[in-house]
Amino acid sequence: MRRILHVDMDAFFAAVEQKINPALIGKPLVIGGSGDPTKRGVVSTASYDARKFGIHSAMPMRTAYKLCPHAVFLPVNYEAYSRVSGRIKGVLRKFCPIMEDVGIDEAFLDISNIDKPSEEIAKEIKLKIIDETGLTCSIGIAPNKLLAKIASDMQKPDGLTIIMKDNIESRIWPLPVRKLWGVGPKTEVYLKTMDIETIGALASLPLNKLIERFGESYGRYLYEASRGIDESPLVTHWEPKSTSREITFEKDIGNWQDIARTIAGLTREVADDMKQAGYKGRTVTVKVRFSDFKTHTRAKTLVVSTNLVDKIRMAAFDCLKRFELKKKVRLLGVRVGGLEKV
DNA sequence: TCTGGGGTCCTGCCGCAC
DNA sequence: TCTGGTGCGGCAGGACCC
Repeated sequence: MRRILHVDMDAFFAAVEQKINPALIGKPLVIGGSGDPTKRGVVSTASYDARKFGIHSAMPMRTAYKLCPHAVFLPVNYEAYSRVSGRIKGVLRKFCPIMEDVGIDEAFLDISNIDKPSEEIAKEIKLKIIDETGLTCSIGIAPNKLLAKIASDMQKPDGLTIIMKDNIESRIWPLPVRKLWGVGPKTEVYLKTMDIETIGALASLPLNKLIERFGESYGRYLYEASRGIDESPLVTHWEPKSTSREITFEKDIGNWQDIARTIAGLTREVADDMKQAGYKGRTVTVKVRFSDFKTHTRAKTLVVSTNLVDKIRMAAFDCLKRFELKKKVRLLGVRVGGLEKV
């Protein structure tokens, strides 16, 4: 039986900011966008004191401001969080080399071959992370990644939850479907129209019905996930498939010169990122979000991979020309996909 | 009225080659 | 020569993740 451990840092961005500036401890703290709650942007992380006001991640900063005007609002400081993240990952890797990175503040460890009880391992990891960074995390341990991730979320902050195969019916099935990895807001609403609100209710549906409603791939995934089945291995090494840059304007723009200048700037940034990381790519995609929030893309695949800014810019402008720019533009983005190592 | 930025994966559709 | 099935790459959109 595998033993998979999921580590999830508690309100990570907010916790790092509070470590840097202890005067913020105990205050409602909201990290997101430019840090100005009167401007466009969404909440990346809210401290637990801010969550009491109903503030949560992905909420518009302006809404967060209305809910709690006296909260402290800060911009996202990725460099600072990355540094702390690197130290945490160092601690984890030393503990167990079979590690899968999941973003800046999460990781899976395969502790199957560590000859110690799960609880003891988790407690040691927690102590080492506090020792190294002063920050707390929540840990879930289960026979697979899917259940370990659900478990780490069950008691936050500073939690430790162990789920066994025998506990699935009693502890997983009562949870709302939204707790399942891969079930987002759209699927949640759709399942509700089928009278399915819990993971257990989802597990009561036959496979053929799920495939009929959600397609072969996702239908089968839901069938297995609702039963706690997940054989997916830890991904310990991975190569990026695409790289992109995008910007949302403070005020929607309609001027072609501004649009062209922005696309040229984004193209340069993407090309610089690719050169720095040592990649070339083939498919250039331009993304345009209009003032009504409708988002469209146009793509062009080159004959030969490149990371030359001139080639990428030419392709980007070919894509841009294929848009009808009648409405004002809210967001522009440039992506290069089909990446390969130089 | 509001809805970031950086990604992945899936689906449906189209044209093309065999 | 015509027609249809099939597989595949490219493209556009959408859902989801952190």
